[in-house]
Amino acid sequence: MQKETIFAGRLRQAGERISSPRLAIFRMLVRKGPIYVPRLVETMERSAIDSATTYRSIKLFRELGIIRDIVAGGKRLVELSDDYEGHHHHFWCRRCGSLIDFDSAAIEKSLVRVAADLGVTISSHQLEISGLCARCRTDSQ
Amino acid sequence: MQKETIFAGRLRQAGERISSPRLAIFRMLVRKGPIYVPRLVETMERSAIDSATTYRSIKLFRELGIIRDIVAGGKRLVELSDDYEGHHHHFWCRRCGSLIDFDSAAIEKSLVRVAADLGVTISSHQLEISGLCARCRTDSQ
DNA sequence: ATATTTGCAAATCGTTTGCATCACC
DNA sequence: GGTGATGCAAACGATTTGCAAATAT
Repeated sequence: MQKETIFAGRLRQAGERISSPRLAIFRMLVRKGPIYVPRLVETMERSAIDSATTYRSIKLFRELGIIRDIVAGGKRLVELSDDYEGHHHHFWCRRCGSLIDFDSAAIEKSLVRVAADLGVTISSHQLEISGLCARCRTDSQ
Repeated sequence: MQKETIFAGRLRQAGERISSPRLAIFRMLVRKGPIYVPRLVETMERSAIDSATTYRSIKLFRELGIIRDIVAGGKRLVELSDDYEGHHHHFWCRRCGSLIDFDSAAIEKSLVRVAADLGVTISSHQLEISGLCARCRTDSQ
């Protein structure tokens, strides 16, 4: 399993242990995609993993760049980083709540220009678009 | 005062009252720019405005599109919407935490294309770039 | 073997809610 | 004057922390 190999390598590299709760939480992230942390916590509790453990793992994963935060409709969600899912952004449908991944070479290119203009170094970026998805757009009329 | 006029009009239009706590909270948002809600709550408490009132107002302002949420370094902040501040995005410096506003016509243009490709209608979008600002980039070497 | 991580319980922080009182229209 | 907003207090939900016991290396 490729993703778990990357995961294990990243933990080892940071001198962190690959415990079974950590692995279980990682696997859940792989299965669920973007998820609201309290819901993830709740899910892990059903597998007898304590909420404190889940919160501590999430914090660690974030620090190690294994996950990142995204925002959909004002709510903060976590998802696996680009290392696992490839670079992408999200469209969030205000009506049905669905998330659609996308990527745009044009936008990525524009960012390089923005960084130069501001005189900054970009280490990451995130973009969220919201509106109505194709289906909801049709349904609403 | 232009901004307060827009604010008052928006509340009136929605059939909401222009109370003195609401106005005080709005003024604080004008003064402080992007702010972490618990800090705003704390600040308003020093002006004898109850936390429940601040939370209720923030919720109302969000629903009416007076404010919007942004994310900087995993934290959710609120700021006045485009109606008050003009359209822009943020660069967040990982080292010093400063926020820099920017806008890019090229990115805005790319978004139109993305929407067409996905078949969606865009009602809003937000972009956060993070990395090192000009000063921190220099200081770190 | 031993240093880290976990689970539990309790503390803490952030946010919402019910209800009597007060203020805007 | 009447309806809706506020303040207070209490409840609730999300997150962190201390510490003894369990576990990965």
